[in-house]
Amino acid sequence: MSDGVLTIADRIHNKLDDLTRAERQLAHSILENYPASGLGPLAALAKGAEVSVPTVARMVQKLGFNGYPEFQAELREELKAKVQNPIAKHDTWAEGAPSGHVLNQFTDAVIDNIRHTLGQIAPAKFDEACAMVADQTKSLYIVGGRVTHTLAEYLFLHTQVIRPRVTHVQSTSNTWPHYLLDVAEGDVFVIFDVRRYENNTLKLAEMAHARGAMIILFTDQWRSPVHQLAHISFSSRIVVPSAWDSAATTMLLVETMIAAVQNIDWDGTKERMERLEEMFDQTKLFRKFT
Amino acid sequence: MSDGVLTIADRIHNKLDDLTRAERQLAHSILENYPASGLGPLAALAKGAEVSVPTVARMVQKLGFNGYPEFQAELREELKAKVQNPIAKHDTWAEGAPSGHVLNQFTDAVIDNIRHTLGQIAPAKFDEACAMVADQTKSLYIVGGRVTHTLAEYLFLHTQVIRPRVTHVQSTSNTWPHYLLDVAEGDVFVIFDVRRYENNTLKLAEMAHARGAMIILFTDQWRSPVHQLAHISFSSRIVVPSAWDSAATTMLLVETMIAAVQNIDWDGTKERMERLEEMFDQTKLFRKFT
DNA sequence: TTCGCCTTGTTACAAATATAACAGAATTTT
DNA sequence: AAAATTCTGTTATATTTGTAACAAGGCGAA
Repeated sequence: MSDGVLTIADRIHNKLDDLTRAERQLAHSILENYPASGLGPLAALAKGAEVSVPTVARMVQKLGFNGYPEFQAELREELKAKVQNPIAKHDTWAEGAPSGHVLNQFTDAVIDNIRHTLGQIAPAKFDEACAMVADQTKSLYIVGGRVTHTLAEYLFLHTQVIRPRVTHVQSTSNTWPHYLLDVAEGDVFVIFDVRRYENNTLKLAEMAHARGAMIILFTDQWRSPVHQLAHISFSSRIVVPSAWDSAATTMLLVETMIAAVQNIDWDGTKERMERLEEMFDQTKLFRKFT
Repeated sequence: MSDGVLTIADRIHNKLDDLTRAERQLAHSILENYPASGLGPLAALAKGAEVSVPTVARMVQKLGFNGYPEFQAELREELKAKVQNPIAKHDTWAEGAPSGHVLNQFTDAVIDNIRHTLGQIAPAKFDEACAMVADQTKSLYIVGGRVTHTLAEYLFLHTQVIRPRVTHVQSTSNTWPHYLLDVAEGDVFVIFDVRRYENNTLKLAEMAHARGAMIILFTDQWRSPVHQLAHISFSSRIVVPSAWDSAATTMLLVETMIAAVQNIDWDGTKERMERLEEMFDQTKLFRKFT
């Protein structure tokens, strides 16, 4: 909506009385399935409305555009703005912060990333991945790289509570080959690999793959080379106004996965959590109150 | 939608592996603001994706269309169908997921958390905290707990690139008192403490405070007891439909802080990053391309 | 009924847009 | 390390698409 807040549909409505018979016919045709019809070629629009080509051209000028292409361009802008989620719209997040403040810029970017990422995930694949992670008949290996090991660690920390036979492998350490000794056919690897993709991680993935392990990959929009070996891949958008990439979206996916996995065998999870609590009580690690 | 049930976005996704570098770049650009960008002229799309005009033409053919106009026509059909079908409304994040799916529930909760959290942060305080973290005349200590050490680690990893004199202290380890030996008046502590608040972390904070250090605290909405000692506190909302709390919002804050801090002395940051790159090159840790 | 104006459509032209052919660059294979 | 293949971009051509000019048709007023 380049000028003002009026959509083109609004403008057509306002002008409706000033239009001639053929033009009105056209106007209704445009509004009929808005905005799709207006985005096609002029001739098609004319034909659809059963008016002549110049009628379209003239009406577009009456609406204040310099030509049909300009009209289309604004329609596209409108569409773009519309598709972008209402939440991402310029609510300023931190009240009182100038909208150019890092807090706002960054948050906008992350919300945007989340939206794009979630839009590309097939729920069925996600469920399948969760089932694999929950499968206690197989061993589970979690692999992170230089930066992503924090995410891997986070997933490890929680899956460890949920189920036995979980191992955290750091591909940056050169001790990782030891961990692969016990890998059996059908074991599950959750691998994190985002830019800059690490050679170690790829090698590890190849070995795991060669031994018949199943790979679930968390990567970015450009996709780590590991994805060719992976059974299931999830790619997050990670671009933010910073010299580094954002891990927030991937973190969200990981947390969601944890939530889903804990529910698959909730009784078992609950029982394990209670036992863990008991042990915590004995170590007096946590405060009892507040 | 016109043939079969596959949207063009789906088709692009399926083909993604068969595409070349430039084509993949283009594909992402199309999905970026879909479908608006695909409805403009071919040249504009090419320019937006920073590829050449024929690359677009070729990819469109790979997707199985007889030409760009045909591709556009189908996009419009899709749009038409989508607008007519109220169920296709954009309130569901992961399209095709029943709205009760974990992916949607969890994401909704996190977005909500972000809104609440950001709404309560005073930008001035945030800037002040960033300045403290950036101040290279003081030593910086980063402290995490059992779960939050992943966040602490993440912050550490990046601040370490930005500036010297950064230390990561794990309060869960019993070696932490050693780290406090060198603490001087005015040194800065960034402490993470969320439910369940840890005794170790509180003790550590007390000692740091006694030595005249400044404390920046990342906690949750109920606030860790450390906040009474803290110079600046940030409380995140962390409730999600899961047995555990969410770290995603706090992660967002941490990343924003990293972005802000790197800008305070950008020249210095850049220089350090370049040196790091050189060292990476020598270790061949990362893949050179893609 | 006839004149004049407004509206609409047909035709012709100009501009833009998409496709095809080619050549250089990059990547992979031998 | 060289050759072959694949990929990518530049240039040129053909087609489509939009616009302008013009002519025919319709409608109201005298």
